[in-house]
Amino acid sequence: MLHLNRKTEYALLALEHMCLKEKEKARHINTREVAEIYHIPYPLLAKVMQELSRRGFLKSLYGVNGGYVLAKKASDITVADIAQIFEGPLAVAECFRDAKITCPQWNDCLIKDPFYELNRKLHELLVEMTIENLAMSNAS
Amino acid sequence: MLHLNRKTEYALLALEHMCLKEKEKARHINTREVAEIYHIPYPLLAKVMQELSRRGFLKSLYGVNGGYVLAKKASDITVADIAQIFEGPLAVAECFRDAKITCPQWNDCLIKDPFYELNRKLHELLVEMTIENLAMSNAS
DNA sequence: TCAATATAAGACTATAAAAGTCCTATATTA
DNA sequence: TAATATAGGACTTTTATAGTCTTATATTGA
Repeated sequence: MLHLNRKTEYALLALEHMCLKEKEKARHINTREVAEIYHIPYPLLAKVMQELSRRGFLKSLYGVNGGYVLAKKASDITVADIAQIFEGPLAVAECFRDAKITCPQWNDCLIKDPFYELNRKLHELLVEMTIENLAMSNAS
Repeated sequence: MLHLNRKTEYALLALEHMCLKEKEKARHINTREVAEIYHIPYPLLAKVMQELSRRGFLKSLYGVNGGYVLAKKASDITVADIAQIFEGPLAVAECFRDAKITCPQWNDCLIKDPFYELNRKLHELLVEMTIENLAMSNAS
């Protein structure tokens, strides 16, 4: 229950990888490299990288020795941001997904208030998790 | 992202309803009543109620004036329990779903430790949410 | 006793989301 | 100018969710 999807996981792995490698040597990281290290299907990861680029989290470079670099500071990229891209807004219950009320239970719903609270707390947790923070658990 | 499924929501609504009604008048609550009040498809809710009964959260009574009553104290039924029934174990990332390691990223995974932490915190939140606690926000 | 009512259980279908592929185009570099 | 890498769209496959249908069983009350 409550699992993030693979695109989000792949995106986080890629961003994390770039964050760590960026410190070693300033260079572009290409999709193939990330796909091979983490055993991610190349065409799928390519899509993910493109999306991250389109959304302004990565800067891309075409051609030989091309690839991507982080377009933002690692401390400014949160898990909440990335998950939002690949799976929409955080919504523990259906009713929190859209602004307008579509839930047929809404009026008589007995659980919406505590679940709204849960949603809020969970969001806080996801915002605290930045690419920089994640990197700390992998500092060698 | 991170949403509970409808069976879980329906189950929680039903349990919550029974918790509140039980206090008013000691009687069995039938599936039709719950389905109508909360606009839940009857055959689907029936399945959910049967599952809750099978798992020992409800006690059932056949026939005219039959229905269900809570088989446990409302304070002993948590959202974690119910969600677990209808959508399996809490697993923010795929790798926490099974005991044995099947994730192809496992060895090189840069994010598993912080996500394990997130999983743990989230589980705590769900365990704190009991049917009794949920009822408090609806006390009239 | 028997009709009405409510749960029990399994198989089944439909829909939607997730995961993954394929093809073509474009920019860059050595 | 060939090789390389990103860009983008359409497409297929797979899996999970949501919902339905049918038949059986237990209980009650007239």
